[in-house]
Amino acid sequence: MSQLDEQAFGHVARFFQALAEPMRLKILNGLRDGEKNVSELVEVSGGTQANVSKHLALLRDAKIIKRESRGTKAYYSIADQRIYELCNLVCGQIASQMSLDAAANEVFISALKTN
Amino acid sequence: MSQLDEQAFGHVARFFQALAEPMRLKILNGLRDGEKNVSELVEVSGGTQANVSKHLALLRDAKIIKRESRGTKAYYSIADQRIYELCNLVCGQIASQMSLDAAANEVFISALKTN
DNA sequence: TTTCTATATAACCATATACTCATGTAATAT
DNA sequence: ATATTACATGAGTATATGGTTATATAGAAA
Repeated sequence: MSQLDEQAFGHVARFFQALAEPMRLKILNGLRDGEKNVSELVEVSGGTQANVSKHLALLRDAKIIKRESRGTKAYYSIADQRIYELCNLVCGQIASQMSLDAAANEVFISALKTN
Repeated sequence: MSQLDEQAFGHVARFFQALAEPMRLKILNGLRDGEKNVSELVEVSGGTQANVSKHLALLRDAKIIKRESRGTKAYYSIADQRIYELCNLVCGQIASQMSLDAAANEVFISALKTN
């Protein structure tokens, strides 16, 4: 396996790693409808300010979100819309894996999609 | 945020987590062209037998691969083809993020796709 | 300047993860 | 029955990760 491949697997793994955390998914979910500042994200995610800031830094490192500072606030937004394609793919998969009856399944899927 | 959402984020996170490891990506890459037994996967991944077995167990838990035992060997294969859609999405993203010139970029992408 | 508000970051701790080595187990072959 | 081959798993260890609390920094307001 080439050196290039090795590197590539590392990159891809780090990318998935950034999405492998419930709180970060919550934050990304909060950004579905556009930019939010940190305080707003703290609200919707239910996390602490310090913790949310850390996750935001990590997501930014992974180039998944971008930051724009305006006045004393920091506005974050999605840098790559493909995130949601990814999540939707995974959500479909998860939903189909869960042994829910059809009704519950529908609730589940719509809960994921309408946020 | 509903209880259902909380659960959902957890599920999705665990799914991404399974993909957030270079060795596991290597293994999945090794399964692109069909089933392989553990020894073959040890070969193509370059890992130790114990370690590969553990990653296989984890991937199986995540329902990403399935196992079929034949004789004394264990054959693994992809349980959900969407994995590769995911990886391709991410690879495209990674490639476009890397500051490579066009030529190098092409090499990079084809290296990812042709394995 | 001082103060307040918004955000980032350091220090620290607990848990999770990935790896290695050694050993267990199961099917086959001798 | 014993040995061999193929795989799984437990124990132990090092590092990574996620969380908390306390503090630093930066801009706006008084």
